Amino acid sequence: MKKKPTIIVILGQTATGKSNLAVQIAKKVRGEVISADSRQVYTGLDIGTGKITKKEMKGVPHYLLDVAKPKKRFTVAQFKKLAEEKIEDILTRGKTPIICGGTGFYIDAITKGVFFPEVPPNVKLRKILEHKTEAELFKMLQKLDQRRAKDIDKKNEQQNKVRLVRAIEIAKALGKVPKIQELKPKYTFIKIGLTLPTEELQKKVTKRVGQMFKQGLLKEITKLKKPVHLGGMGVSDKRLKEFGFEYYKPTPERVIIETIKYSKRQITWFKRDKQIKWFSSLESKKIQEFLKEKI
RNA sequence: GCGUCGGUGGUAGAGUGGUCAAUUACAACAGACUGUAAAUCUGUCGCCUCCGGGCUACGAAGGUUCGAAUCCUUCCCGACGCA
Repeated sequence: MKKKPTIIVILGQTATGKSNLAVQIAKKVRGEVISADSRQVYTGLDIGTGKITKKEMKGVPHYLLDVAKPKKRFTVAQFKKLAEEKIEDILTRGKTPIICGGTGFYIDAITKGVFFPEVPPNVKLRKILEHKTEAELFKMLQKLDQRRAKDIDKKNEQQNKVRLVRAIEIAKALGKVPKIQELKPKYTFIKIGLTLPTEELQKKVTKRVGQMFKQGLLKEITKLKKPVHLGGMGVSDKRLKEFGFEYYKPTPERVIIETIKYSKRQITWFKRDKQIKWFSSLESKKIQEFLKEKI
């Protein structure tokens, strides 16, 4: 049997220097970087998302940045598809794919067996379901698929309608919502997790947030909000809120606090992945050594 | 120095005789996540617990009362006003 191709994954808390490390490693192993960040996929979200700049890429190709317009919703499923295409493309050119990002859901989507049923949105059905209440939708789903219905968090009202509708949509098309299954991966993933002690993180975040404002975060937001015919991107306030705290009425103090909180949520997510080998981002030598014996 | 107002849990800030271990918010801690995921949501949050309850608590010390974070006295601290 042929050896499975190796893919390096760099994940972890925000502001720990993932992008830097990715570029460094890419240089060593002839790699190319695929970003796994749910916001950096959008054009126009640069400063607030800490998107890597051309200069910082140091000639290493980066993919899945700026692949969507902020007004349109980009989904995990799209991400997965694009990322997998890119992985194949990189591999056929004899290079090493390096997945780098902090969005756990996105990373799991390519790294684990999370697969998204090929059920396209059913516009007609959605039109009908749109007018139903949450309770009605819940009942419908219960009839169609007990198991999935049980898993839906009844208290998460804001999200539930969307989830219920999607689940019903899938169940109607396939009979049931397929269970998540750990697919045998086509690749070997080497997962490197970066963390920092809270104090260190706090320092780095504070510095970074300061830079963000200096670099013109507020201007970036203004431009996003400005109507298209005036040269902006026409993003609504509501949509802006979805892009996170940097984009909704940010103040330095608040952005710092929220960033720290977010980084903790990231840890909660990544914790369950036992394949991740964790490093403090201060010990880059150890990481290099670790990689050397793996590749 | 005199006068006024105030001192409540990690913070802000409710509560002004029993229903108060004390509303709420924030922070903290833990967790969820099947096409929005930096989003959204859940639980815990004085100490101990055999989860029945027990103990210590609202600046300090006394007092009134069957009962006090809440009333009284003195003291300490803070803000403001007058000197």
